[in-house]
Amino acid sequence: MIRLSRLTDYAIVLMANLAQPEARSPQNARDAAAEAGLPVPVVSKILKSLARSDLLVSHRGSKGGYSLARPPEEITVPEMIEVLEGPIRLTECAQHPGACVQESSCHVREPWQRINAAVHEALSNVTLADLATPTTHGRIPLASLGIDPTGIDSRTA
Amino acid sequence: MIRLSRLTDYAIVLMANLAQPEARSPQNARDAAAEAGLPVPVVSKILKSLARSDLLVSHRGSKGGYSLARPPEEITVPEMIEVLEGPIRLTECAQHPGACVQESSCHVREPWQRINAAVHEALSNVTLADLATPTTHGRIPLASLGIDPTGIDSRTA
DNA sequence: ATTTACAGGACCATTCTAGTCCGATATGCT
DNA sequence: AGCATATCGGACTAGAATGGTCCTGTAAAT
Repeated sequence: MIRLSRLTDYAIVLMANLAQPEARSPQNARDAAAEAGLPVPVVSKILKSLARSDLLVSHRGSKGGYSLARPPEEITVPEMIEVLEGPIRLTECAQHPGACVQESSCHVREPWQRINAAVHEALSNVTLADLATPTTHGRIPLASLGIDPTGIDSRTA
Repeated sequence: MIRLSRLTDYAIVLMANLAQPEARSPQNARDAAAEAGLPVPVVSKILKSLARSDLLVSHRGSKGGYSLARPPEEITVPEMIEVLEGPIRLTECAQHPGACVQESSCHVREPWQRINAAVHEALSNVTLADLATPTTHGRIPLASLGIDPTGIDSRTA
């Protein structure tokens, strides 16, 4: 299925929790797991990856934990996805040029490159700050996606 | 990985080959496999799925084979993807409401719904006709994605 | 009647995913 | 100094998904 792995899904939830205004910082793996309702070892593993990719900063020792490396407005969705999934490419050939024998005779290759770029671009316009907006407000400016959420194209506005 | 399964990738290549102007119709599984450089059983399996989903029309018996059910302009990329992958949803909870225990406390759920819609929408604007354009021409109007392929936003034009 | 070709589904090997666990290291507190 | 708390890095495993094969049945053309 064209779907994020569950770990990636978790990662984004964890990041969003850390981005909540009322979250204390740094937050350790146990508290993060409790808040998200996930097993501690899994959360621990994910947070380690996020720290290694410089989206989180880790603090060891007692009273340690993790905190955001940057303000939520500067962390984008594809950045988080790529930590656990690698580059966002829908097709294999787009990632490893030469991997496909009939590259030269393939009619579809070049269009896919553009589609990949477009998807990436669309996701780039959503930041962690958009995701962390409390549900009570719930207004997310996804007009920034370049696509009118209502499905009606009103880009003249 | 956030990536199409290989079968889906094949499916789109096969569809694009069928959409070539010089392709004869109907084309049987063996010829399609030869043209794409893929094993016959795999191609056969994929073509069956595409026919079951009404993207292809099948003709049995000798001189039989598959042909496009509609003109290439009317077949979109997400239609083809969904044949083999199911609905395009990046997150699990978006597909099965209630599957996630902490739905109510999740800050991220509603934004994801919109992101999914946006990705779907972006892909919908690419048709099989765009993919089937011979590489010698290679000009694909992906401005229709709502995103400037050059990366510079020039939507005033 | 015979040949061609799709229809449908069972089946298997391999890979990937999700999740656990361990020893090592760094930090804060008493 | 010594101890408790946390992260760091990686090995490991059960289970699921994926990619691919094969077989029996049925429809159409010659």
